[in-house]
Amino acid sequence: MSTEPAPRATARLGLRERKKLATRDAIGGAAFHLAVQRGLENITVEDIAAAANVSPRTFNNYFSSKLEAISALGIDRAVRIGSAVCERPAPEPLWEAITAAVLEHYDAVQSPQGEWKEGMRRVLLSPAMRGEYLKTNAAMQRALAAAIAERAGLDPDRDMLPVVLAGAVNTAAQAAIRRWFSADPPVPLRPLVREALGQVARAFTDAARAVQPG
Amino acid sequence: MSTEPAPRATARLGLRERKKLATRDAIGGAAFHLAVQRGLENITVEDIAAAANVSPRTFNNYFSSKLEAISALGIDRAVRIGSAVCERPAPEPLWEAITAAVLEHYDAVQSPQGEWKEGMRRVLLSPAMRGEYLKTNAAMQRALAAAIAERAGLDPDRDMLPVVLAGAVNTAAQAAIRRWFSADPPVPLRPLVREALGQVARAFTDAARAVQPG
DNA sequence: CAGCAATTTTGCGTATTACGCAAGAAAGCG
DNA sequence: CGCTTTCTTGCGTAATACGCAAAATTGCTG
Repeated sequence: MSTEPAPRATARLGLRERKKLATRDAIGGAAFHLAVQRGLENITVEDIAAAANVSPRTFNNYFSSKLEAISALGIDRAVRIGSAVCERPAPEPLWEAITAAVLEHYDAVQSPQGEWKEGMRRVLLSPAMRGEYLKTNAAMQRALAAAIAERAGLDPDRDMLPVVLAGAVNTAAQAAIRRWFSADPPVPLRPLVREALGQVARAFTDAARAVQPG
Repeated sequence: MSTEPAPRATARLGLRERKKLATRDAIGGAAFHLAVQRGLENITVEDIAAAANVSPRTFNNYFSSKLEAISALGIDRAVRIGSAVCERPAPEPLWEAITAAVLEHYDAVQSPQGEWKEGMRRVLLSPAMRGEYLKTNAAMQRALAAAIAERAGLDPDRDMLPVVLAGAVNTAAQAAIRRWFSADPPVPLRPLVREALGQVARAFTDAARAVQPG
């Protein structure tokens, strides 16, 4: 354990830890790639390990299951979205910052089309992945809540606003993704996310009314 | 498939289906009981099957994993909470109906104390259970959202209000449960839930403000 | 740069698991 | 009572998760 204040990014990590991060990425990437390509049922831990150039045993040092490995990239991105909110310019209003941070991180996902997108859908929305998928959502929600709390200077244990807001954003993102997956003909993801966030924002107004008895 | 309008409760089901429900309950109950008593690591599918008087193979006809079986009761309760909201007196305001329905269903959980409660905590909050635990939450959220949509006469696909509201309620419930588990000395659950719901309601007012750019 | 301590990778062994398949038991219908 | 449908069970198998200890690798220190 170094006594340093733990830098944000991958900067200034011992070679050891950087390599470890790299292997994690390699395994996660291979897992996701293979799963999308061949389907969940047609890959084994052995396959993934081979594709990532590690032994099967090492695979299980990093992930405790095939499904966990597949969602590793998603988890990482979820965490990044959180810090993205923090790193938005300070004067920017909270909701704008959130919107921008979220939109930013879903731009990369616009490209997958046709066969690849269908593969993603089959993997991510498969019943077997549901547990891990929800973990990813939860990770994003936590990261968002932490970021919001920090930005708004609130105590996450006292004030429910961060968690509630994060939950709503997450809900919006999920709705957008669902729509994107089932859009026929295909449409770009970004506008769907923007639209969903807008709907959630409007829903808050109604919710505030619904919650007030008077 | 009968052509009847599918009655709500267990009433008027063929003996076959009632028995199936009973076995499901038996297995789920045994699984939960054993898990809380002995700990997740110290029970096998075989143990659970034995405790429920079925063969191990039958176990897997009902549940695809030990963890799924353990959370079966929770899932069932989640669904019941949903219908409880629907069955509240129609003139009751939405938020009151939700509060009442949720409180009602957590009354039974007040009793566990000491060793048993600690067992529950270890099982439910264990990393291994996290996926299934989130599934349970998701089930409750879906049930709530459906109920809210029905009660408010909204289309769940168009209007985000139901899902957002349901998510917030779920968040509140989870917060309450977490606090209940870690309360020392122990406190009853019900007030915690009520308090958390109140906090969420207040958070909505703030959220509505935070979301409005003007 | 050589050697040493810490960490990571790997192979092996094993208990467990999930599920296809087909035979046997039970339920419900006429 | 006999027939059909559905559920239960046993068997076999591929896959998995993880403890353990040996081997390889890393990074520091003299």
